[in-house]
Amino acid sequence: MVSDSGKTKYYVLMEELKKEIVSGERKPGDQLPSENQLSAAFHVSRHTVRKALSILEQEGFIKAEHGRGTFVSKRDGSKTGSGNIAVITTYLSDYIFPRLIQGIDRVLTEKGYSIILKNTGNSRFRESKCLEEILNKDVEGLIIEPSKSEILCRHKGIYEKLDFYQIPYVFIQGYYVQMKEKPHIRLDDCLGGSLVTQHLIQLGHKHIVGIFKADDSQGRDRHKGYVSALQAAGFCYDPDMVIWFHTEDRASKPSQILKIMLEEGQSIDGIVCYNDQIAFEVMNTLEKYQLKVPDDISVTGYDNSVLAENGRVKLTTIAHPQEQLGAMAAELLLEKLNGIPDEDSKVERILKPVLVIRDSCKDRRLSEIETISNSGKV
Amino acid sequence: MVSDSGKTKYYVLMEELKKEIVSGERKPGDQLPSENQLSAAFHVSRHTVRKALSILEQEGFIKAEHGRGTFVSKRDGSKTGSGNIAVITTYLSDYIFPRLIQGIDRVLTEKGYSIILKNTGNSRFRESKCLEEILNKDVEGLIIEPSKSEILCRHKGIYEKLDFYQIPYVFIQGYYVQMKEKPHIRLDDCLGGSLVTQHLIQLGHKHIVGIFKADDSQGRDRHKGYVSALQAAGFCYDPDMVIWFHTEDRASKPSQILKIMLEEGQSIDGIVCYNDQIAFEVMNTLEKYQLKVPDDISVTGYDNSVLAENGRVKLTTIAHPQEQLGAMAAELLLEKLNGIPDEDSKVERILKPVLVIRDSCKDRRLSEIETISNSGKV
DNA sequence: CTTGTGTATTGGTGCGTACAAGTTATAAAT
DNA sequence: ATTTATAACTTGTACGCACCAATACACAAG
Repeated sequence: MVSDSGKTKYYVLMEELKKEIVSGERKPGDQLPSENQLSAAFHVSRHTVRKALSILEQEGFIKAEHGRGTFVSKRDGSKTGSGNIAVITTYLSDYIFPRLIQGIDRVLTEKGYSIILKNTGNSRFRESKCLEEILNKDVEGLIIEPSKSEILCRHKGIYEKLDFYQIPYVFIQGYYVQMKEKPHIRLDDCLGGSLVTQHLIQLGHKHIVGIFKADDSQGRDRHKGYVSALQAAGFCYDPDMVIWFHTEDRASKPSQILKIMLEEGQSIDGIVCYNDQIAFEVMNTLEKYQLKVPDDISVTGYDNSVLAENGRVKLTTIAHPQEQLGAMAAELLLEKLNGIPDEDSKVERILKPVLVIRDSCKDRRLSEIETISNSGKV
Repeated sequence: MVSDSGKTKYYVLMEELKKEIVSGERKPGDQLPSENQLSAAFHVSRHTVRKALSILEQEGFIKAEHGRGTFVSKRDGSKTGSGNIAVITTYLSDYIFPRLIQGIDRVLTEKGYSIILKNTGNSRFRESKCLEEILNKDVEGLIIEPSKSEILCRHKGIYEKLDFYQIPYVFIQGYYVQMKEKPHIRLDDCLGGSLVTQHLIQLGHKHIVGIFKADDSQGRDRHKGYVSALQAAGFCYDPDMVIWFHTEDRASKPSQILKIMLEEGQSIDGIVCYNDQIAFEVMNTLEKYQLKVPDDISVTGYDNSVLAENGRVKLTTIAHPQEQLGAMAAELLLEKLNGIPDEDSKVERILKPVLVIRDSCKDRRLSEIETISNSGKV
């Protein structure tokens, strides 16, 4: 009989019971119906029931006791005390990752935890593999930077398992929209995008191009801020002034589209870039067209990386306090580990970005009074 | 029937088969008798055979394949491996650390290992604490960047403990002189120091200052190279032209001493720096004295960091293949984990540094022929 | 030579039965 | 009131049978 749903009977029963346990319908310590009762209820033989239960027992969801009954396992706060926290990032780049780890490490090391490092290469397949590995190890908590956070999260099952085992996890940078209610810490990218755009507007820029990443929540949010700043200033939002790129074409697409815009004679006096890396690529492209930054075109970055401070043109950018962000994530995780419920949490979840003004934007308000030239700090 | 030996039938059968596998009677890959054959041979029902086999399969001793048969697993059932490798670094800086981790991660993740990250803040007290923690965890191997490798290693006892527990470890970057014979992977810093100095000499520099770190083996080795290059060119080594600094005063001392030298009117036309960071600090100091790089004074770095490539003055420096260094360390550790003795090792232990010529050194051989100006690549 | 086809063999699923061996509540005996 | 025996549960072991699904192999057809 394979009628039920293409699966075997014991598998269907096993999944049903697992669902009831994970959902909380059956709480830890609860007694399951006896094998004979399940056998009658599901119209299967006792042997089939036993097969289903054996799988659940093997996976640790239930515990059968001879003569007494079968019970839902309780993952009580016995504190396995491995002292290991897994940190899953997208890339181990030298761009922002080190400072993030620094912050996490500073907080966790102090409390005697160790960090297990994993990276996904922004591939969700590898993320799911990482998570499975984590489940097999003795890990007390997770900090996860989601892969391509804008794309649907298909391996929700693994996060359910984390919930069941009461392994707390905290998202950083982005988050999956389906898991909005889960704890996450991020920069207010909407405000950040707004800040740089506002800055350019206040300096008298009229034609501001935006370059954003399409496949993560940061890109979307920075774009939102860009749009709202334009509209708040009375400008009309023009989608043709925005360049979207993806992880895969990040090295080529922004420059390509920008070249086309320049060659078409599009009038541009400012460019808001997704991050500092893009900003430097943009500046290299502009250089080829004999356009000087900031004299001909202003450029803003995002992240305040080492490049921004030390590059040929010192970049006006958004300070992205990665170290603090990592520390906050670690503190939030510590709260979870100590069983502090979300409502009593004292850890801030959203970081306010700060505008760092350097030399890559020029004041174009020639007609106005000079003395207010550098007071554009919001 | 509990006559056999007090145990259940399936348990007896399971133990018998397990014994045959562990003893080597049944080798990995061997096919077991079919369930029906076992059923007949042991005079038990097929159900009982299946129960016995299921336990062995769960424990990883055998693997059943639908339609083909049941086979002895290739990996023996011991499976001690936690799959954790600890990486202990000095700092989690965004300077060279990320690429190092990348290399280590690339090699180890492929083999199914996870990285536990620790940092010592270049403090030997914290290093010893780290090592003790590691001993309490389930770690299969270590990669260690020693703290202040030039100073006597007082906690040798901990390394002896590692030896006792047969936990292999590999040093990177530096090494403790008392443990020279232990496996370590590093850049040939002596050659590196020689290369930059040679480069400056070939470009006609006569008064070359050296700035080195005193408390690690890299600093000492780079200084050695600096001295040997000078002497090979017939210059006399002048200790007063060398600035030594320590971890604690790295931010201030090099600039301070340099200022004194400048104000005393010391004639300087080139500066060999311990690394890129120092080089940039030096350039900032020179700027205050209206000295231009490279026109007035040439400066070389070390490490080829992102700064070197993107800074205001593109830095002539030594390419420090951190990613490769990390990968090599990981491969050496894998050799140890697989029990390959040092004599059979195929992993290279010393990386050859490469000079990267950019814009921070000027050819001062005014009297010589111009056409050979940029052929100074050793 | 390749390709398909049938058959035997293998493990996988599912049902039925029976009894063994623990646990617990209850009733009877002390 | 305490102890003890018993009945009524529970899970665990063991056997039997029937059929399904994947694989391997021999053999015939193209």
